[in-house]
Amino acid sequence: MNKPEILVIAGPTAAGKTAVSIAMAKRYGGEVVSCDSMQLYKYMDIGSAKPSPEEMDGIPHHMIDVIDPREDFSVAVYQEMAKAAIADILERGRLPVICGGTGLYLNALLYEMDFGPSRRDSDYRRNLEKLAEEKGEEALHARLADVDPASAERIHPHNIKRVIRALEAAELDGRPLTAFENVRKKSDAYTARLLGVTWDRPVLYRRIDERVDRMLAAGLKEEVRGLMARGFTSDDIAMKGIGYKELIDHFNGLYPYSEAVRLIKRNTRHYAKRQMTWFRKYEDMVWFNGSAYTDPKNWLEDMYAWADKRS
RNA sequence: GGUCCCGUAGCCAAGUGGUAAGGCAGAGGUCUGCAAAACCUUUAUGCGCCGGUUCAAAUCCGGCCGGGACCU
Repeated sequence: MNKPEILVIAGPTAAGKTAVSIAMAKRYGGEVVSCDSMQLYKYMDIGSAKPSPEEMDGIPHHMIDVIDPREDFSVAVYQEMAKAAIADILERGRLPVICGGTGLYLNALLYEMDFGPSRRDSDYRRNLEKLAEEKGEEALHARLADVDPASAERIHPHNIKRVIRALEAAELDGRPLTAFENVRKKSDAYTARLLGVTWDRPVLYRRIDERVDRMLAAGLKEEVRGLMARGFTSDDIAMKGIGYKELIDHFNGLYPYSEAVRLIKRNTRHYAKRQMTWFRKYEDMVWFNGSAYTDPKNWLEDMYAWADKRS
């Protein structure tokens, strides 16, 4: 039996994934499933570059505005919800168009990744954080070397977050991360076709600068002020998003507005670079570089031509 | 015209005789539960130019060029 197909639109931030995904959904009778760790959050519209209702143009979107910025979230939850959305779309005979830049979340859809049952363990983590603070990260790392030497080998001692997660997996879940090494089995549920959207680096960086300016003109400051008024602070995970953390720091008097803007642009460039590193690993991804086209229409036409094949 | 100060990587910058710290930016990378997060690697055969002193010069001396301050 043939596995159903899904279409994945990936690429660095500000490359134009949103427009492409909506165009694809329109052409092939699809619905968009966002794969973006920030668009999940309610109230964070401008800074997370959520598509507006006008942009969506009637195309149903999933995995946007699904949680409160203060709710606990993780890849595991994303995987469960997004898979359910995909199954639902397929059941209705439509094409799931996965659109997003969050690599880990995308992996959770593309590969058979078993996260096991969900748990609440904030005390455990807090204790380990305290251990790292009091006895040093080396002590924490040494503890990992005891229970899961292979993971200790792979994870740098400075990377406390990862060390803690590995400890948690080994000590609490009883499933050391090492067990998942080299597990790269593609999803049983569907076949994914990967379309990469990108630009030459200097062009991408210019697009990023321009988009940040557009976000600010569109009222990002007011959006952040509104979130602060709702009681969100830089301690909330969702407020660590680019554009949010910098403006919060600015409003708290840490630096002038111009510096906040500079940092937002720079951090977005860094982010785009990391995304490229991640997506380059997808060997089946077919890239469409916008810099190679003088007319954006031809860019989209080429993507259609590619998508038309065996669709 | 005179006196003084400065000139080290794309940017900031340490280094006053023993063979070029560090930060930022840039580039590359890691990745199964906060991932727009967290973390790692990497970047000057050369210190404005020319000459001199010395076993050894970014460091000392002379000249020149460039920038700045003050004086006339």
